[in-house]
Amino acid sequence: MTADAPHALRRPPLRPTRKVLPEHTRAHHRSMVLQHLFHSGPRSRADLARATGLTRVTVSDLVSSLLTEGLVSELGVRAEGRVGKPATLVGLRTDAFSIVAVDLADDERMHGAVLELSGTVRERRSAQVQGLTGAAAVEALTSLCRELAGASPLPVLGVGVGSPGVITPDGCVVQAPNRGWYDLPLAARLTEELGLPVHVANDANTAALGEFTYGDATGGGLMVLTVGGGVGAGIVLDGVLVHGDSHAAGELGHVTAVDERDDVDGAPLGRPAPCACGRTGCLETVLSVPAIRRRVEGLTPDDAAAALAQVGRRLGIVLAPVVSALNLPEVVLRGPRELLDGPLREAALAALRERTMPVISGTVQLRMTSLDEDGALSGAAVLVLSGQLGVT
Amino acid sequence: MTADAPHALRRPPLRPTRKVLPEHTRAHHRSMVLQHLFHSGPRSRADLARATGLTRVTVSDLVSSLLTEGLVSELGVRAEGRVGKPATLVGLRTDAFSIVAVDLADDERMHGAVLELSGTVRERRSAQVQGLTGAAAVEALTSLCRELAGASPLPVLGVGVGSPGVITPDGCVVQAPNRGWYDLPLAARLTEELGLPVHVANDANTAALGEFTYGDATGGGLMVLTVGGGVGAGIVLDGVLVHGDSHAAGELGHVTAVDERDDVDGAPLGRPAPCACGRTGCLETVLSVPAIRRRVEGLTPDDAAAALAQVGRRLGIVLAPVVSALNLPEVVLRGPRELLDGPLREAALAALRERTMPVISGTVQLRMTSLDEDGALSGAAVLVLSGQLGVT
DNA sequence: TATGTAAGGACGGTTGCCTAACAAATGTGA
DNA sequence: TCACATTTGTTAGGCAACCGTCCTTACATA
Repeated sequence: MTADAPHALRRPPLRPTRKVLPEHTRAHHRSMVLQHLFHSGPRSRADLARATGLTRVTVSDLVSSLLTEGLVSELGVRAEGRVGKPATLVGLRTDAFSIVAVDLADDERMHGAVLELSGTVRERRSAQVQGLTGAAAVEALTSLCRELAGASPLPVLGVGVGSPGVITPDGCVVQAPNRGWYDLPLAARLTEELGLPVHVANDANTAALGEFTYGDATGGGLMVLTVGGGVGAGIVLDGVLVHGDSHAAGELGHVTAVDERDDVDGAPLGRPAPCACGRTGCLETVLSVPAIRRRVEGLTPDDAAAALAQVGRRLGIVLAPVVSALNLPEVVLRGPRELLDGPLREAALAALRERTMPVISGTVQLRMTSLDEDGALSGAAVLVLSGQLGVT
Repeated sequence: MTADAPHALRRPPLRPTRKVLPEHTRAHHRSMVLQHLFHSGPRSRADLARATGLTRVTVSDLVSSLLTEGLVSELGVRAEGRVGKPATLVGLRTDAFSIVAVDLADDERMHGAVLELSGTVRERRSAQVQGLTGAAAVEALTSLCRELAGASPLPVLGVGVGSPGVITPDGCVVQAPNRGWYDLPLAARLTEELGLPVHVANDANTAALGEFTYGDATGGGLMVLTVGGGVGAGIVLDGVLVHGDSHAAGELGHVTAVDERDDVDGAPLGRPAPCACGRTGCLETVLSVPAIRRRVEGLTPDDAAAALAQVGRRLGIVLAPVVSALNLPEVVLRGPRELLDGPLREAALAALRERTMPVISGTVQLRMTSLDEDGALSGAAVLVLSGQLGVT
């Protein structure tokens, strides 16, 4: 045995598992406390100690830091009469900070808002962006953010942006064709410009985060499918976004869903339609809002329902392998309810159940989002919550 | 604003983000050092400090612990002449410990081995298991492990077991029908029985881990599809196994791949065949080894190739949504090369490429495993490596 | 009124990292 | 040839953050 490498491992050690310093430990524990306060509401220090596994001493210390930071406040003693010294409740001051969020999904206008930590919208602003690209688009985004930050009566915790395109976890836009952005370090640029922490992510991913945090998510994972001009998906597994090898995870819109070699039973979906991506039969060619509208236009209600069901069935067929491979507990649809939340969703769920094994099909959910159209905004807010407070 | 919860979050705080103690920090850093030594071969303390971001002081301290544990050894000074004091190399003692691994994928015999840390097999043993179920099967497994541990001339670092069935991350077998195991805490049971650390995981998952660690994996993620009596898949994303909501991730074998409503172009795969799971047209009904053998039996080479390509195409269709949704850089096939590594693989790759968008299809790989039939064993060894040393 | 229980704070101890400084071993250039 | 720069690995001192233990406070109950 020589002193050489013990075997031929060509792969370099990836995911360079950063070092952990005491202050990181501290920050982690701080996040645990905030997480509990966020999800479970006001608690006593002793409650938090039990929930986190830390000692009361440590939690007390942590809480006192948070008190001086103004992130939490004491809310008096607990009402319930129990034995022992009554607990003084500590609560997250959702009224003390706000979050600025911007949604760039729309090609015509960018929609922004000031939100409370609880996710409710306080102020709205939007700005024309039609036709703006490159630096001009960044400019418009910057001033919208500035305007929103100015409109907030409270200190702003940070800025969250959801944008179409391929975006790295650190907020660098690899490509966003509709804005003409390529390899643009948008988060860094905005952070510098605004003097505030800025987080940027793909809009489908922010939607998934928003649903996971503010929605009715039940399990540890979900996929959110956003149906609009196109189709995008965001996947959360074990509470963490899936980014993919080249940050392009969730690109389900251009999976082939209609194939003339497969689909011949009366050709219910017609010939595979050409897609903007240059191929034919992509999921987007049947599932996007314009595609669905075209399909049901002028049909009788019954025929329209049948047409929607055909689209849904295609969706279910595409979803089945994904749901099976990941053992995903639920898939959430976002988009126009009148199109999605009827025969389409039912047929998709039926196909999904029909085409997966019982252990999967017995529990899988396929439902509409529990958030309104601000889902993308609140998702962008979660970026800030998660980045600044460690809360998801 | 009252003292109530700030909003209606029904979801309890999941993934209870365990507390971090100083000793955990220490263990983490220890793993970082071992990881580097494992993947990059012998290094000096100063090299390790640069690679990990830790101080030379801290690394020295860690290395001295590892030296007294016997896990690493000093290998003399570095040969290359550079300025400054010559470095003393420190290397992982792959010759000082061994790992016991057992593969339960085969219904007739359980195959075990003693491996070096480098993954090479030193000793082999196997035991009859045909017909054994429940406690008797556990018994047989225990004595095989004992025999292997006895056959190792070196101290055994731990025991890794790959088994079919649904298995939790902590080694509890939720269900493994062919062994009649249900809710069996196998890892805990064996750990107690053998006095050694035991790790248990699904065999498809161990295969994925093995490929990721010892194989030619290039990216941060991969899926390994094991084709045998059935079809199983294991998925590694960002270096971590995907377990799924109910630990059933990777169950691709029973996704519908043949549907009489879809497939009518000359019915090349025939009618959807009934599957053991009670439904019809599952991937397993066309892709399992027996199914493929039956299909090509007695055909001319050309016809056989066409038949294999039809199966491959079905596989590609099932894979496309998964690869797209996760942005998976590669899919690896495990199983009989003479069946899989020809027209079948090529057709699957062609279908996969044809049915995904360019950013995906341009880079995705579909290849045979780079490990031999010991892939499952070395994967089980990785369980130990990862569990005991934090190395993957 | 006495007792038990729970909350929260104060004090000391341990772990594990960092910075700074230093000794040893080598190459480099005047 | 010799001083000096460079790199390695070690020693010493200090800081951050955790824990365990003990204490006071404040209530419920018998």
